[in-house]
Amino acid sequence: MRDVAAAAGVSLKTVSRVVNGESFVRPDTAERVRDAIARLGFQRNDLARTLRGGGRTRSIGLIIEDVANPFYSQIARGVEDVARAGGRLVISGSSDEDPARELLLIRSLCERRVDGLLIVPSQTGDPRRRAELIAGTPAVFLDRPADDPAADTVLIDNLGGARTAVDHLLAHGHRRIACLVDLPEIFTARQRHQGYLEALAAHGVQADPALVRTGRHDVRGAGHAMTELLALPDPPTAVFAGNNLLTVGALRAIGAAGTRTALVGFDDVELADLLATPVTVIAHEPADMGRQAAELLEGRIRGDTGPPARILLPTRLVARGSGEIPPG
Amino acid sequence: MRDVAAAAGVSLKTVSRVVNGESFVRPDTAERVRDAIARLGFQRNDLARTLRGGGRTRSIGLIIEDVANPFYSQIARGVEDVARAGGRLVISGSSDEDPARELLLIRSLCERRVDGLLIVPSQTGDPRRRAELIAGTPAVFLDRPADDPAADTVLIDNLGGARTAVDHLLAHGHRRIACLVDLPEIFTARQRHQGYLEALAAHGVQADPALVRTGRHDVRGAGHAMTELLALPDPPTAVFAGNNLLTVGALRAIGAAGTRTALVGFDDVELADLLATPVTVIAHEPADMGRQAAELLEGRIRGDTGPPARILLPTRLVARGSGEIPPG
DNA sequence: TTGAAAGCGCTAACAG
DNA sequence: CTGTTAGCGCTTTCAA
Repeated sequence: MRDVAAAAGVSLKTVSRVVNGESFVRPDTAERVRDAIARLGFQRNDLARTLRGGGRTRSIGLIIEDVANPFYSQIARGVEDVARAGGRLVISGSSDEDPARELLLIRSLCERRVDGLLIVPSQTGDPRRRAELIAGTPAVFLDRPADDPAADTVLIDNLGGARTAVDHLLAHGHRRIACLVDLPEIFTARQRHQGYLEALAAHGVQADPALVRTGRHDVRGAGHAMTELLALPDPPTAVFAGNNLLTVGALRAIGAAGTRTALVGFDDVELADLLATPVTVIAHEPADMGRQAAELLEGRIRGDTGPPARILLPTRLVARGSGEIPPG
Repeated sequence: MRDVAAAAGVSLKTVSRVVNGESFVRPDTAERVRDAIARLGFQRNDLARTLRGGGRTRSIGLIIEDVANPFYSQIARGVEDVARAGGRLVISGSSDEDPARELLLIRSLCERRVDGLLIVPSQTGDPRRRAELIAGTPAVFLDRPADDPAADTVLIDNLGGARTAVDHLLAHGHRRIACLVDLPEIFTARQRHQGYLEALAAHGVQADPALVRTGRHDVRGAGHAMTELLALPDPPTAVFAGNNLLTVGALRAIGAAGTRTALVGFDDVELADLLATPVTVIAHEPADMGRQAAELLEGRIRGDTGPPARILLPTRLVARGSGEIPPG
């Protein structure tokens, strides 16, 4: 910028005025400055700008489990849309459910002075350490609650969704219903597991612990678990799969075993409608979760000082076939 | 930092030393400083640090078409893995194939002084404007070439993949093979279309223009096109779908029409193996493309000054069923 | 309408 | 081992 000023024969401040489109610059002066800018290929340094302005970096941080998981990438898209409208960029990072990695990301993002943080909190770490790092930066939690009751949070109705799924299977006559869920540390997994148990209890069906497989975190793990379940002496006639990855794993195992096992999955999955037996799911809108969280954050960044928001997003059962298969 | 220095009764520079883990600080002094840091909740300001150091922001920009499209989100994951290893964060943005949006993103990212740029270039804008903005920032192009022959580029073997797909259908006896491709401005779409034509020509099959539908950019558009094709007086017995979204659209239309139309799709899609008729695809590794591009960029950032790299990633045909359906 | 000076928060270079 | 000084590139404040 100094060079531009020299080239245009004006002061630093005048260049600054032109670059920022402030008024009170004579058109011909402005023209000369713009020429110099073009000639020198000058680009304003946003770091210096933000530093001096004491202002915003016009960026937000997004910490999710895995950018490549469609559930999270849809969230990311919703977040981006809102951030864009607010003139902000999104710096996203995958925590891979590793608390150390999460803390590292939070620290990096805060040190970069992002205007705010959107976090799907990993749940195996120490919540206080996280809270300490975040201190001062507006933050909204998605998909899972933070420990902090004062934090804005956007969740899905996990309990209700899971109950609906299992109710549906019970209504179709199933009594031996398996349950595949993620790591027990993860809030959504616990909620969905609980929803499963509650639905059974509400129908007076005795839960069989042998039919529950927790701690399945990927497609392969879910596949193995499902294969084992199907090999039981008294196998389940139906299964509730606790998320998109587990649904895929369960479907593969059922396909390989060649059984007519009913299935309802939590999260919608691409092509679910085109499978040999189209997949019944508990659907919801991840992009909407991202949008709502980002909007909440936007408000906080702008200085909103209302009470903590806690949004619960609805789910809906989409019956496509796999959930309507009758028992054996 | 000033406050920390005051609280600890030391100079600014000493605090800086402790924060940055430099040596030559007496343990008890360091301890006092660390106490003050913890008490005051101090966090180093990375903007100031980078500004003064004249150094890197330890971030890279990633511009793709849509974060939520699995093809791109897998790329993003590959990029992130390499960036992480290099201690960098990824700022990603969706251009939505809009050149204005792309330029805006490039400008924002350069003004923020990202260390480098990874770009899937939209192809409807002016390449010179893009080049001007990028000037000075290392950049690598993915999936599509930039106009610039001096630019590092990582591409998939679109031509070869498309030819393989159509060869496969021809080998199974098809002669009326439809072709669904994206907007003709897009490099990959043109290449895949050309591969289709070349395969037909190589087998001495006369191409029927009525069977080619270009300019399909989403699932719905592909669905409509496919429905029209199937309604022709002399419909195709097979179709080559030019990308993941078009494959999904075509599958939906074929499913709705209830025909036994053969299909080979470019890009692999989740659950393709579990469809009523499992989907034969031209598969490749998007994450690997992201990784390779990020590694190239990492090299440039570190000062690599070799000749421009141009990497062509292989594809492979995964025969699962839909590509092996014989003609009607 | 323009410019000079001060300073954002930090680190590099050089003293002590 | 610790402190002082200068300055990264910009904007803010005040003066001309």
